[in-house]
Amino acid sequence: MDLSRTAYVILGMLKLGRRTGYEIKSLVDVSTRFFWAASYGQIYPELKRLEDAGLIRGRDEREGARRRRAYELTAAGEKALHGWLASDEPLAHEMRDEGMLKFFFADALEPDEQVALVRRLREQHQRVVERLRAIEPGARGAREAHGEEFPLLTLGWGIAYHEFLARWCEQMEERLAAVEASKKRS
Amino acid sequence: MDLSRTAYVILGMLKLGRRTGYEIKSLVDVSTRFFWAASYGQIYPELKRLEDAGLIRGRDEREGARRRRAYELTAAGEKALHGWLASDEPLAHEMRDEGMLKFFFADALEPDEQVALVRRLREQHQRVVERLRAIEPGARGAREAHGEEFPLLTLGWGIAYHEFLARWCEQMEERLAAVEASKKRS
DNA sequence: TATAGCATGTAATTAGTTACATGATTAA
DNA sequence: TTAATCATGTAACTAATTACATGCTATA
Repeated sequence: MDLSRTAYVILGMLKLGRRTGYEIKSLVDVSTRFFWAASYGQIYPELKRLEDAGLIRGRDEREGARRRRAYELTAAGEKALHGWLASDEPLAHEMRDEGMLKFFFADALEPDEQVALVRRLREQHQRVVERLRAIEPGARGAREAHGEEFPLLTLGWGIAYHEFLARWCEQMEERLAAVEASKKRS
Repeated sequence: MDLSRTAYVILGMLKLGRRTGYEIKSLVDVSTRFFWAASYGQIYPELKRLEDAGLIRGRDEREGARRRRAYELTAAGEKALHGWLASDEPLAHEMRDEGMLKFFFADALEPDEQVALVRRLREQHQRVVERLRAIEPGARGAREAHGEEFPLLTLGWGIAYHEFLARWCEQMEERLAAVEASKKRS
């Protein structure tokens, strides 16, 4: 059976102990979101499909009058998750980076506009670094509480990743500023 | 008027002197593909829309019996391209990285499977580096011929980017291998 | 008492890929 | 002569986002 990647996100989040669609979405938004996003429009229909396929089991839990449907992995779901994690199919890696797209075409810009573009790109990456650092204490706490190592390692990767890109921008800014200055002199 | 990013890819490629849908697709596949892909299914309909909107101008050129439609930017198209390049709207940055998604959930894997996952991720990034290095001479030649600096700078970015990710994987491999070894000892 | 958060869900839309159909030209 | 390349295009499909609708509960 072939599942969508988003199905595996759900399976994985249930393995980490999240139960409702809402909780899954909340956790996605502070974790996998940065390399695999998911919206309610995917999560709720997918939960239904996974239950029909017998990979998860849902139960209505009523807290007073508020309905909520809590899910857990079945043995089959656990197996499907592990099968995907361990499979050696090529790993999808796509990105859509508008900043680099503009940079590619930046010969059509004036020198000062080129510098401004790279500066904005750098600032964006720096803002992501800040957001990720803000998540860090919570992630560290979750590790202490449940013993999972990899979510925190992944967060470290995210911080290093955006710091690397910000640093690249910084160097490019200096380089372009030097070119701009030498052109003005001549 | 709001255009799709893919529309700007086309405008930008025409600015670089590409003329037919086929040529645009060929260039995309060795350049922006790594941070902004585009398929025939997008390119040909978009060429039609851009022509209807007056941003590009197409002319049928017959080489013998082979039909081909060559496009060039109009003044309005040039302006639209520059407007997008210089605008300070937030820059879209999305990615879908299955390797890191698996890594995030890798607590569910055995130590040897964890190492294998990161090794495969590293190998994939290294293969991309090789492919990009293979493109380099052509890109260097294009710069000499037409004077564009930024496509080559972007290629440098791509190489540095995948090298960084490969290096991160390498370090993680060592770390995980050390953990695995210490667990076996105990 | 009002706002933020918890909770579920769908309809409409947008973006993009894949696969296919067609046919000419060039180089091995 | 055959395979690769040049060239155009569309139909079907898949993935995913956005916006909306609904209603409960806890907190300031």
